[in-house]
Amino acid sequence: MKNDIRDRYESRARIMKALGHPSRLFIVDELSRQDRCVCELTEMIGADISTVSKHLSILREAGIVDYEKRGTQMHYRLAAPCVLGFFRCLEDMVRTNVQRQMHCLQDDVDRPGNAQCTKDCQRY
Amino acid sequence: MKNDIRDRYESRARIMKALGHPSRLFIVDELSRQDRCVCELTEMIGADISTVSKHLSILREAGIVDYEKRGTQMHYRLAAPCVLGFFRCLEDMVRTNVQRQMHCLQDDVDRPGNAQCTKDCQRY
DNA sequence: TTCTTTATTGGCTATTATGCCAAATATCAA
DNA sequence: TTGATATTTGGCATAATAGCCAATAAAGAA
Repeated sequence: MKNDIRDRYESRARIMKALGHPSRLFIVDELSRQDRCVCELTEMIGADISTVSKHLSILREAGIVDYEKRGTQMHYRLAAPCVLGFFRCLEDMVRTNVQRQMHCLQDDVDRPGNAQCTKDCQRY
Repeated sequence: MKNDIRDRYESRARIMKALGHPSRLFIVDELSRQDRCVCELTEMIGADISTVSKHLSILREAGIVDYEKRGTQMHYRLAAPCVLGFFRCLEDMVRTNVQRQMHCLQDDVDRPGNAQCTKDCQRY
């Protein structure tokens, strides 16, 4: 792959990677409802505040969230609402994946000798 | 975060994580144009075929791509075309991020003493 | 069968990510 | 100024990823 094309995909991948963590997806979802300070998000997530702060800095650097200082608090808000459009697709895929797993397990019961199926099922 | 909610975001994050790599984003983009075998994708990406094969298995397990055996070749196709909807948003964000970086650098020239700006600029 | 091509898997190392604690910073109140 | 609260950063241990080579498997051709 040529360097300039590689760079294009690299920039995009950085953003996807920033969204590739359950806590960070939760934060995006929550900020789509209302702005939140770090302490509120920390309370909801149940991790150390330093951990949540680092998640937020990753989202910030990716340009997904933005912040504003209010007194001693940092209020975070969603800076790229277009990422909310990902969620519908994600939910559909999760549903499809679960069905695939169940089908696979069922198939394994029906045809226990099916090597490919057993192999596929091991992945889930 | 409660366990069931955590699990919901975990499932979604797995899919986002699968998309969080330049070669894998390239593969999705390429498969949106036409089905491809591993050897073709390997040629385009320019990595070891085992590396590309592993990328494909990650996309497969996430339910993003699907495959079909044809002779000695494996033909991969896009199984979840809805992910293509992510690209427009990604491109917009990349553009915005670049502008932010440039603005930051310019601001640093205009006001060299601005600590916050210098700090922000260091991130890019 | 044997050889060739295509693809996957195992194993290894290097790099990166995660999450906690402790330390540093900033703002506001007493 | 001192203290309390909110947040970020540094440091560290552990876990997960990435990518190469070598070995294996599967299909078709000779």
